[in-house]
Amino acid sequence: MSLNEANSAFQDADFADDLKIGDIERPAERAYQGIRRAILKGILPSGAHLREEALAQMTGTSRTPVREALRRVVAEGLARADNRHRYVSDFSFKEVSIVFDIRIRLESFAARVAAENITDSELAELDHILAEIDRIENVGQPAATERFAELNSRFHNTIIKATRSMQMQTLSAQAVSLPLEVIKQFVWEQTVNIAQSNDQHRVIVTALKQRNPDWAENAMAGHILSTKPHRPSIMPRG
Amino acid sequence: MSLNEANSAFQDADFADDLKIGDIERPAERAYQGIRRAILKGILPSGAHLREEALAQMTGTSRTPVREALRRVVAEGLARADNRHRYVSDFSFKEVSIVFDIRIRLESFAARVAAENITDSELAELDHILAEIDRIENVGQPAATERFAELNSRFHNTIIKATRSMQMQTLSAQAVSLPLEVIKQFVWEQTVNIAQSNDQHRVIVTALKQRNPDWAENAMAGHILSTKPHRPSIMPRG
DNA sequence: CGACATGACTTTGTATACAAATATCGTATG
DNA sequence: CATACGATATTTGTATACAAAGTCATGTCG
Repeated sequence: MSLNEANSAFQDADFADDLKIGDIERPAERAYQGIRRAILKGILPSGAHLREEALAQMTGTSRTPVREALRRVVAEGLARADNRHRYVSDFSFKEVSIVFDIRIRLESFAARVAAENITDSELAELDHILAEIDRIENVGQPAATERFAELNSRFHNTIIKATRSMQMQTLSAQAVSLPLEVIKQFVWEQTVNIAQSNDQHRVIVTALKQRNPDWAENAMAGHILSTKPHRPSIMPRG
Repeated sequence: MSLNEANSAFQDADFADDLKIGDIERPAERAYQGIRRAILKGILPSGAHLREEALAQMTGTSRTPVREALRRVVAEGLARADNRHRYVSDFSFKEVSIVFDIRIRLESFAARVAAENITDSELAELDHILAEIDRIENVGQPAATERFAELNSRFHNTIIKATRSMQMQTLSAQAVSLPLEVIKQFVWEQTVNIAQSNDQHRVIVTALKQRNPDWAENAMAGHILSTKPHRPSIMPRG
């Protein structure tokens, strides 16, 4: 494999700046963010061998937090582990597509369970998020996309938490984190439609308010389905 | 919280013997198996604070492999993480039940994808596993249950691998590991029916051989559904 | 010329010392 | 008597030294 170029590529550059991790002080978080961003930015390309010492240097920490970060990154699906080593996952269209299909099943089930367990204060929180998303201006600008990504995450997480199941939260976090990151990076610039997305959010919240599990499940499935990339061409790294 | 008793409970006992980890030499694996078994055996009860130093002593390793093991245990859902600390998850009927519902959706989708991607050699492997399960004798004895658990895991993992998706494998591993462990511990003694289970396995394999995604999906869903505990009474812990 | 043994080098695994954060408990004070 | 404070102990976080395992290239022997 031609992985050596990939590794030598970050030996002499100022990555703390490029990866915007300069102000993160906790080494574990710093290492995690640094590795994650390096993968998503393509600095660490698919298949690249994740060497602990090199990553420690890259992120300005030691191997201990790097090892911890690597476990997170592997658990998220951004990298894969093999005997002793770890390698950057490939984000082929097929892989991203399948994770979306999993997410559709997982999160629509979460919406179903949430419909039976959500509290009034959580419903209020969802209303608040809807309003915040409506307030986003300069649609299309990076800042707006970033803001939407944050609120969108909160929306989905609030529903998942409303299932009152730790296991659901654990599993969903992993199924959701990868597509959200990959999408934010590759897909949204071209396809995200904030207004349409929030219309769907509103439908989901209405279903939840009526404590209607079937409707909530269906609405969530439709929502995620609409965000699933359906053309390989939009995956630059596929 | 009354967690102190739980922790003092393993300070003076010979756990290497009780947990059958005496012959595992790699510390990381030793720590992982020791912690996992201690949780499943109830030595570390739900809510117990997992202290690194105490676990290191318990498993006869140092904190480094323990920390690594704890990450695995948390990822599997056997424990939950909070700021800095980790605690044993609770295996309430509700939690176990929901993980089964997730598994139904995840693995039936895996069967669907597998039907379109499985190789002849994997189908042969599945046939081999079916035959091995048929050969199990002394049904009801612990050794037979243990053997079935192993072959059953291989069966399900072979299908998941046949999806040709790393992400599917990563996510499924986490959704499947917890129920399989908990079930082996609490449910199977009372409800497992090896012959019935293998009949269902055979149907799934037939569907896969015919490359029939709908059938494979449905058969897998039915199979897992049939193993899902439906009475709270069979959950001793909760 | 090829297969294989050998040894240097690379990479990960483990233990441990120390630092930082947090919890605990006793004491003083309003 | 309740509470706030502070010293002390506990627990986790980080860095690093060393061990073990694996890789790769080189050279020797068949």
